[in-house]
Amino acid sequence: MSVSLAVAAKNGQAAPLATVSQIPWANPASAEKQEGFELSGAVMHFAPDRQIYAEGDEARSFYKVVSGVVRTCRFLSDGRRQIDAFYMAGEVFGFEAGADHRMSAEAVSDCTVVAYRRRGLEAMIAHDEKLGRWFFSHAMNSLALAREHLLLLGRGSAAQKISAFLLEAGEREGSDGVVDLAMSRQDIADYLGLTIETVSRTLSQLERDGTIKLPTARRVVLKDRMALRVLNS
Amino acid sequence: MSVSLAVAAKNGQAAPLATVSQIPWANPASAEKQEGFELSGAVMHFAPDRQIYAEGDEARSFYKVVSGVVRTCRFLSDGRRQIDAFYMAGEVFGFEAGADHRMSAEAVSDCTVVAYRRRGLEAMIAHDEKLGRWFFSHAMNSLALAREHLLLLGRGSAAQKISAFLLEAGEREGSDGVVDLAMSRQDIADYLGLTIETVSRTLSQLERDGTIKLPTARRVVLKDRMALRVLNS
DNA sequence: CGAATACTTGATGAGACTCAAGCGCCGTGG
DNA sequence: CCACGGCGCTTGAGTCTCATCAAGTATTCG
Repeated sequence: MSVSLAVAAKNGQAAPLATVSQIPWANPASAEKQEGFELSGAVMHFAPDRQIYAEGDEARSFYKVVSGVVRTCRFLSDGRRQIDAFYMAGEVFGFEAGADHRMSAEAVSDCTVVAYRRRGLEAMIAHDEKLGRWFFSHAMNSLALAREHLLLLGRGSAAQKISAFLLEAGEREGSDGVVDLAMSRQDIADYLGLTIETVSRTLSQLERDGTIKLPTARRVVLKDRMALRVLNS
Repeated sequence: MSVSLAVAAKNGQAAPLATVSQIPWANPASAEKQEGFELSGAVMHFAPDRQIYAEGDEARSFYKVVSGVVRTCRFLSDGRRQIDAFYMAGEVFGFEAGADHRMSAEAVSDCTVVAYRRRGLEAMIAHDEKLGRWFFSHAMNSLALAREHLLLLGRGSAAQKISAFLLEAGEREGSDGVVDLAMSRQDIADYLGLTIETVSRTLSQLERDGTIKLPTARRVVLKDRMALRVLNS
């Protein structure tokens, strides 16, 4: 089952976007028809490190990534930052339970997003079963991801965190083991609860072990996925 | 708005249970009528440390705590454990996105829960707007909690983690600052990503500082909430 | 080409983990 | 009633991992 969110571009033309895949919530075997529904949204562009919305902002819209990578994060009083998640093309972020955004969202790379007005959405969901189900699936999926991240942060050494991160990135990217990281070392560190130095050192160590290769700083080749998996569990 | 889940006890009598409070998903100001709906469930009892379901079990049911405290957790290959969340009376757990439970659930204290069959729920949700909305709110609420926990685990010293934990426990319990912990030091440690020794030492240190008092091991008196808050952020 | 930025590497230290012992509470049984 | 274990918690000593501080190197961009 997939749901496509269409875009009403500024010029008034409707441009179809990539569909958003989802995990079925229940009864996964049910063969739902692949009917789409449409919401109108505004295309927006952001340069790297530009803020899309801030923690505490009224959550008027939610967003879908068209291209590039987005991070959601929170800043602590001591200036440190915890990154909650990275979002790639096709993924939805900024959908909140309450009235306000609980995190900030920022562009990791140059990126394009579509902003969908939240206003009136509740009514639409109430009347469109498919739409409601999609948002429910989205919430449950996000929850599962957050819990995986939780596990990673709570337990595990720097090496375990890094290897889990690389494997996850490897899943999202090609299956050939070449991973091009959109995010900086600082981003990785803030995602994993480490420092840039530890991230850098751990990557270097993995390369020395022959587990990965680092042709450039932002490109990682996973030479031995099994070794990475063994580290974790 | 509140939703009450009724219980069809083994003897066939329908016994009303405490209502489940929720955060409104959107349009919080809307004055919904407080109409309840009912689901039938089976009452179950568990002694401390007894497993309610295991990671990987088929998710036939979800559960609501009637009395006592429940933990959901995952075990790592090295024997360590990460506790995802604690659930108190009235709270719902074990509701999964996929076919299987992704975590184990265990009784922290002696506790009573109601198990609701998940079978057929999807259809019910599709036809009952209020029910669907409630489950959606539940998912969004859980997501928000998981993200808060994430933040805590990723950043922060042992003292920050412990103080955040105590404040959270204080919110859930009475407002008089007396907190009776249902969980062991090991539970706290596994929830915060620490060891029992560090938990114990940190609590002792907080007592020496005059921030808390420990009449018994399981009873904490919050003497200076402000000091606890200052630690965090 | 030079400067800024991002990343790597090294030295040192603090905080948390590990191992180990001791304490206190509580239920059991003499 | 008190001695005895068992268990959970506390405390101590030593170690280790990761954070911090500080250069040094590579890469990008004007």
